[in-house]
Amino acid sequence: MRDVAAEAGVSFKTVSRVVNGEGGVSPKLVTKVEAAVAQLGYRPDQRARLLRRSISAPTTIGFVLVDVANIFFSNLLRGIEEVAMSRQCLVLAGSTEGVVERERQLVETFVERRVAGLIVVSWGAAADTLRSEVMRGTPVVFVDAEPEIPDLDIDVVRSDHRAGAIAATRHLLAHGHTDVAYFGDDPAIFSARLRLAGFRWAMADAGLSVGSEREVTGSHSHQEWTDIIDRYLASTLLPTAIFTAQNFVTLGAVRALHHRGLRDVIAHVGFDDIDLADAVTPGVSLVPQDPRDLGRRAALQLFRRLDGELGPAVRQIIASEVIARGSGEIRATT
Amino acid sequence: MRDVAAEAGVSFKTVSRVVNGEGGVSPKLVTKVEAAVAQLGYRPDQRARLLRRSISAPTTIGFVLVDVANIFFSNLLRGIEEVAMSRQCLVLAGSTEGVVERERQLVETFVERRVAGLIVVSWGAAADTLRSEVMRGTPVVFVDAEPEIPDLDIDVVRSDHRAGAIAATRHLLAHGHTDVAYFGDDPAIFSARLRLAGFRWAMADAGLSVGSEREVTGSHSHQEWTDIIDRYLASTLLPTAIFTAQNFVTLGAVRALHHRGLRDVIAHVGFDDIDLADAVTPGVSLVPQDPRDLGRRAALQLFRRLDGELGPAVRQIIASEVIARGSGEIRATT
DNA sequence: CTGAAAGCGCTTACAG
DNA sequence: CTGAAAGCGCTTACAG
Repeated sequence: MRDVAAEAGVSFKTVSRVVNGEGGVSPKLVTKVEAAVAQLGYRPDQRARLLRRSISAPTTIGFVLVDVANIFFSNLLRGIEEVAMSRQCLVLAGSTEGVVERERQLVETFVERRVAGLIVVSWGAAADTLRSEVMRGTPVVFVDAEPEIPDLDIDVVRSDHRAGAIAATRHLLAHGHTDVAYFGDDPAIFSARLRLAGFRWAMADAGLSVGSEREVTGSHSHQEWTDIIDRYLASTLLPTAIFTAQNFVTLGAVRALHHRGLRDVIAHVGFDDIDLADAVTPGVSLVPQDPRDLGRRAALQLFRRLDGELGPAVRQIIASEVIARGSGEIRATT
Repeated sequence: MRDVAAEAGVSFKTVSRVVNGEGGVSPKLVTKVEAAVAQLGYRPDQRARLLRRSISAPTTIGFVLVDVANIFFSNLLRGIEEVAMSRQCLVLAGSTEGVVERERQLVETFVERRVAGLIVVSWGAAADTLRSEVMRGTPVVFVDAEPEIPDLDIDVVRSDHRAGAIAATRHLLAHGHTDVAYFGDDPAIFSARLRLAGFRWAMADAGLSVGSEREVTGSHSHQEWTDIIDRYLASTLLPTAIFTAQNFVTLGAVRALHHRGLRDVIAHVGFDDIDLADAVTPGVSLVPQDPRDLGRRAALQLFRRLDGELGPAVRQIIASEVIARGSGEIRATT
């Protein structure tokens, strides 16, 4: 800015005025300054600018997610970005990779950058930091997961994991199955816990008991899930139906069922959408989520708070139903 | 910081020392300050900190991409993030959605935030801004695309789009096909242009001519591609093989081939990996890319420059071969 | 071991 | 219409 002022032969205050289009500057000087700006390739330093500015429109929001490479989270990010962009706001995103400690680190890093607001797929690991930030007035929205944090009431946007799992399980029961196996993420994960709970509830509600060998959980890539389910299907006493509670698990199951030649034998319903669900044979029946929409909703809620909306925390729990495509409608063979 | 100093009853310089772990502070004061920090939930403002700091480790890099919701770009981002994280660096990412003008906007916004470096999937739209930034010493790496910008020599990391397309086309030719249709992204896109060029070259090299009705291009979602290819397959004079030059196009083609009952009739090779490529029947033969690896390479190259490495621009052009899974090995029926 | 001064690049009041 | 001063929240020299 100093250089530009020197180049244009004016005080740097005048440069500031031109750059900000404040007016009250003679056209002659404006031209001069603009020429200098262009020549030196000058771009104002937003950090310094925001440092001094008292009230400023939000310029950056932070998004803590688990893994951008997972299509669920990348669509969540896309939805958030879409809303943020329309408000001239950037999104700082960071993956925790499921490492609980990284959630706290990322939240702290974002806070130190003075993001205007935070959207977090939280395990509750950043509870203390989030609490002090919320006290200070930084809005926070939880998305996908809804950790219980004492003394902290936070807006949340998520799918109704439990109801979705119940719908999926009942869909299988309705087709005559009584021996259903569950494959899902580590129950330490909020959404996975609720989906497992939904599965158990629906089975119990139908008067069916579920052996522990019918619940396989853990956090794995879809390649790993392919192997795990493939081995499971090689064992004796096969279930007549399976419920896979997450997109990676569903991908693994489709591969394994195809590999074992059981795709027309064992019924299968998944949670989360996958590409080509309608192109494989049979089509994969599943309970879809719309992550992009969830992201949009979370961001809109965040901006509402940034715009000054007060009031108690808002919970948006989005329900979803089974889309029947074939795999979930295979009847039990008795 | 002022409040913390008051709370602890020391000068704010002492607080600064404690927060930065500079040492040379009596244990008694350290304890006091730490208590005050904890009580007030104080977090240093990185923006102010970086403003004053003369030499500082890179803290943020910017990544301009086309669409995070596309699995190719989200994996690119993941690879970049992985490397950035290991250097305590955050990634600001923004989607252009294919709008050329947004590339310039995003680059400028990032520059104004004083990102340490930039990784760009560029159309060349931000040429002027990039040039002045590079002059100023901000390292830039192009990934996936390699626009020609006069007077600007920039590091690039990308797949060998042309060679991959040639390999895919020849794979089909080797199975007896002479009538191959091409479906791909808008040739205004760098990678799409090179893939189309590769297809044409391979056909011409084999002495085959390609009618204009055998080249279908445009930027569409995979739902749209499904419809486009589905309609194409309903017309007369079907090709005996198709080459789909991008992941969305490949997804659309698989759906359309299945829908039309032509999946065992028309040979198909794609560019880019897709989920379930090995689970559909027949498996989808394709030329994979490893976007996460491309992202890692781009970020490593950027950090090398940030670490002070000089020298001419480095071009990493990654080759790839056809993975045969069935769809590409269907022989031409004469 | 601790503090008062100057400055990072800008903006927000105040004068002229 | 233009500029000299003070300050945003911090750090980097310099004193005591």
